[in-house]
Amino acid sequence: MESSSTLRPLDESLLRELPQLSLRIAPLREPVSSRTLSVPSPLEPDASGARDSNNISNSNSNSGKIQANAKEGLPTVTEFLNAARIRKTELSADSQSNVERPPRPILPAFVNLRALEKFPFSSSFDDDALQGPRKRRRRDPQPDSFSEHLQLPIPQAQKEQRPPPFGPFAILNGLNEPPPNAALLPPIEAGSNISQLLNKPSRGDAAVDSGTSVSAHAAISDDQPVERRDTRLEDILRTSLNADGDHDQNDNVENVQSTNPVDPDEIALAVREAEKLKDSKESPLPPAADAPMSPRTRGRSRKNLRKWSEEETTNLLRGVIKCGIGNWTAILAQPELKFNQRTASNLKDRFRVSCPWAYSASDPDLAAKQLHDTLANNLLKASAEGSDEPPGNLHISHLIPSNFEPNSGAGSPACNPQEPSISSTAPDTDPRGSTTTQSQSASSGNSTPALSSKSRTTLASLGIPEPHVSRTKRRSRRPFTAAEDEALLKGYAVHGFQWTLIQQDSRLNLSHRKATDLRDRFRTKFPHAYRDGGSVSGKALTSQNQAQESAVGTSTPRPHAGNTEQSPSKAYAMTPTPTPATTPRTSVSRSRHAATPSQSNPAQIDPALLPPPTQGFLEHSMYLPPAAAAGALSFSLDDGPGTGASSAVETPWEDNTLAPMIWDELT
DNA sequence: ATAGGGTTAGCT
DNA sequence: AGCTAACCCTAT
Repeated sequence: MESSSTLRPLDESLLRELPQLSLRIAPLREPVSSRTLSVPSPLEPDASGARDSNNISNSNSNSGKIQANAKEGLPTVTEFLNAARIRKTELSADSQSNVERPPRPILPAFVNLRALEKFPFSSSFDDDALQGPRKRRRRDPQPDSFSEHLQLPIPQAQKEQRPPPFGPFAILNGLNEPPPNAALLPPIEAGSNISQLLNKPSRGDAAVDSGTSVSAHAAISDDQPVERRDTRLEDILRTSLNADGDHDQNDNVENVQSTNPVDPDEIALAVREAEKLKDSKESPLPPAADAPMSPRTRGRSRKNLRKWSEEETTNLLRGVIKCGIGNWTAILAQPELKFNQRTASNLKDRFRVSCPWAYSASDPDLAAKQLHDTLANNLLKASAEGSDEPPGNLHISHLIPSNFEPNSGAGSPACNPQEPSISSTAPDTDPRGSTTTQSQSASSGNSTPALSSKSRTTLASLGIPEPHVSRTKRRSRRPFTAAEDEALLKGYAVHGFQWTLIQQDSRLNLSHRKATDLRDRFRTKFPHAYRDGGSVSGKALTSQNQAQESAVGTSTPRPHAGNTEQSPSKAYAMTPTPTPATTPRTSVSRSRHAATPSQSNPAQIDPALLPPPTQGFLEHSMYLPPAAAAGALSFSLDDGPGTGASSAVETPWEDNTLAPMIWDELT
């Protein structure tokens, strides 16, 4: 194919000119190609042909390829070993400081090689990696200068830049990797809070600087800010690959946003305030663009307090009646309702204070109805009394439904404590969904009188519409449980970012959540992994587990960890250790793997998943191609049930952290 | 179907 | 008032 032909010149030149370099570096960024190029060629006369065939087979037929490997492929084992040794020695030479940890490639083994294979050009991967894991920058119209620097010869390929969905494989890599070079790691200061680093990237980074006490943490060093490290690594890689590294990579690190001294938001804020002075409160609704839609915007340090006026409050109530409780933004958007630079959140908070009975009502619709009726009654009464007071001046205190009894939840229907308890299982059915809402006000013991049609007309004239019948059907919040998180992690391990698959995986029992819910949860819970597409920081889960240990306790998630060497295990190292930090450092885990037949780990991991025999799990989960496992290459990555023979092989592999499955992976 | 990002509930 | 996390919408 074209792609191969295009690449070849480059690769070959590398081989010729920088054989060592290729060995050392190539695996990092182009694990596959490096293998296919550097390894086989020397051994196989018709390397070129073999290579092509490999590529083809990779993308196309599994069986064919496997067999090929079985025969010719055998060399791969030795080749790998050789390559691994070479690399090891070289690397160790490079990174003297890290004797303990074998130098580790960045995108080694556990990277989603399969995915990589699909890409004709490794550059696509690189590019992606450099720019950030996924299409996060979608809206960032920055031209990718990177390709320019590289002068990639592959225009056509460009279109398919999108990396294949990160599979579990890629993801599993992670934390385990010791830095190739100590220099790559950001300095760890004493006391740095690892968990913070892991869980809260943005903050964590900040925390790093202030931290203290490292000591025991050589062990944990691999748990370090993966983000940074990776960036650094990539940085270095890039420089090594192409002399001219662009500097934009740093831009990709979006850690320190909040701490930026010169916060642009400050400016925006200033502008807004200036405008505020101009417009005063009289101004029509601030252009949506004007007001920060999301309170998230940083740099609002000096927010001024704006007391709620009666009018505002009344407007709020009207808005609630019109748009429904909870539709704060909709209320804000009502042209006829003026607010003083309020945000949706402000409305919510105000309403909560003003009409707690309604806000906390189990049935928002009913509450809205009551609110409506009450307001209407007050208005009517007021008008009947000849009060000129415009509706706007009503006191909210008047709006408390007569039947509302703050202290005794009994009386007011609106005050039901959380009644229904949304059966935890009923997923999609919206508890408050279709319920009643219609003739509620009239029915039951509501003292709130139903309004006559006449009254309604009157109300309408007063600007009070019929209550919004149903509040947007927003599902009630259901916090994720530890078990769910665990299942999510497992699902992630197995299916990667394919949330729907996770959701549908019966083994995981997450069907009651929506795929997006799962994704959201993962996104918030494991931001690192989500953003970097990499490992799940064990800590995240750990911390969580700690919170709810009892619940989950036993099954520490560690998906397949064991099976493939360290990487996954580490990646998921979450918890592994009942003994937290204590654990001996990385080497331990490493050694441990080597020592223990891989089996042990997997065993603990999957039980939950295994039940359903689907071989899928192992198969997916790991990298061991059936053929390989069955065949000559018994690396015992995971299954290698302690086969003695394998152990010998295994150790070297582990040390090298080469992914045994590199080639087979592709099955 | 997923990613990205906005909105809202709940808590402090 | 501020924050986090669950929920939602929409572009891709």
